[in-house]
Amino acid sequence: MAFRFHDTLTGATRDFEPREPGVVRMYNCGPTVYSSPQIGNYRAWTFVDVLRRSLELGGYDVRQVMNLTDVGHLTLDEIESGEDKLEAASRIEGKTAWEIAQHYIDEFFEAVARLNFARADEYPRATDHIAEMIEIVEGLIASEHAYVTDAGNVYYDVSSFPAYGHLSKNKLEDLDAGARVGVLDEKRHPSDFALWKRDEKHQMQWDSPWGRGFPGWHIECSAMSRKYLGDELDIHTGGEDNVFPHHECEIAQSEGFTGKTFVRFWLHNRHLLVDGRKMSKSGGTAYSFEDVMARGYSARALRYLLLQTHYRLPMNFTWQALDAATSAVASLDVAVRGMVEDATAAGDAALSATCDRLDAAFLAALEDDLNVSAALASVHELKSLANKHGPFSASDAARVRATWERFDSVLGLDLLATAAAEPETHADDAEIQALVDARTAARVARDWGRADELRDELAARGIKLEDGADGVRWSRA
RNA sequence: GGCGGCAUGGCCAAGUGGUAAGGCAACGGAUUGCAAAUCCGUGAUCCCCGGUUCGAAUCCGGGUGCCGCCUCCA
Repeated sequence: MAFRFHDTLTGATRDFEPREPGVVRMYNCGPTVYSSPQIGNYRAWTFVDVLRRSLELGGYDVRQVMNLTDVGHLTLDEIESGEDKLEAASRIEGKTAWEIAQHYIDEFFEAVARLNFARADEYPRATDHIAEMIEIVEGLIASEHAYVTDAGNVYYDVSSFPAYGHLSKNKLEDLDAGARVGVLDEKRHPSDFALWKRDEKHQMQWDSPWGRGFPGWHIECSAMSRKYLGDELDIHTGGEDNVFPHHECEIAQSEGFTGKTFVRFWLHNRHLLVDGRKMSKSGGTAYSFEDVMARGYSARALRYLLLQTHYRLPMNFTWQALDAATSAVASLDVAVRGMVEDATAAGDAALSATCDRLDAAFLAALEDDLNVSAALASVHELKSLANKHGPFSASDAARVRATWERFDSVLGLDLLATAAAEPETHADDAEIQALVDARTAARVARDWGRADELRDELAARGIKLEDGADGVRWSRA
């Protein structure tokens, strides 16, 4: 297998080789659980899911960890105000910070299931790993990468880590020049970032060598990735906004602590735009997963839409595009469901070679820095082939299904299962069936007026009819 | 102000030197009692200007527009 990925740190697209042959250790930035993620976040996680599934299709054993950040991000403003996002949500919603976190974690996993994301091996919560964070902070202090202030706060000394800024291509001088003024004289450099904040009034607080308080934002990822994947990761992902400061700080922490190269490949996805503009809460375009579902779209259509654009390109979300994705998924369902297998059918000599070619093209596209858009061309070519083909011999049908399975192992659209699934039952099924039968009777009697009237009536109830050679099939819109 | 990215037909979107994948929509045809689904067919010279080259959407220079990061954000 020959994957190539674009690495943010080196700025180059390089041949991918994990440290241990055949095994990929991957850490993904997950949700911060103080509010509902918007669909842009789901773009990031769809990318992660497709990446993980592609690596598995390519034969790798993937060890995947996605963090759940359930402590508030400790940022400059929050040091000043003493209130982080979780605390703010707690105040506004009238629940404890712990309740807020749990609520949004539950919501996240609901979406994970509906979007058919393969489950990571671990979803560690920051609040369960305070001891591991303290261990690293102590180590950083011992090695003089960090210092404790008179107030009992601990900061990372960025001047102690020459590579600080390499990931984001920032120069320390430029960062310092743009730094905000007026606060935090206790920091030695404006760019020093907090590892531990002493605060006995904070809802979430723990004992530490520096007094009761809570950890900084970046340290949990250094601690949890190390605990579950070791000191050296093959892949670390996140949205482009995480490049700085989050991942920049992680490198400083992890490498400052272990002295080893933290990550071999940094993969960052570009943001999702809405109608060509940045998503905005005030503009009403920061749609959540639930918002999209509430408009009647399927999670499968959203998944298809999110995965069809290359992850390193800005993607433009429009409702029209989601309509197109809905149609595209439906057409795949028709093709899979419509395959007819006939034991007496003659074998198609060319079929196997065609499937081999599509299989190879699909994987080759994914290997090329996860070019899903190009891979989809193979998927639709198989769709077209299946639609055009007459009855398949048993072995040909098996060959085509195997290709659908390979494709779907990455697409995650449950194509075969959806095609094979029995329709959901509803209370009025018998009633609908009676109307359908009545229409069939009218058609047999060549009473087209009555037949169309019944079809209109069914359509009004959301029923779509398809008159096929083997009878009428109906489905709910 | 510093750093970086993008601009391909109505919409979404591949394609980094050899004469533009794919999806959705639209239109014409086949099929259908009429539809639906499916099949066949139809459409772009790639933001603008200049340059390099036998040849550029692809390289270089200059514009225009949009997006991102510069301590909230996937």
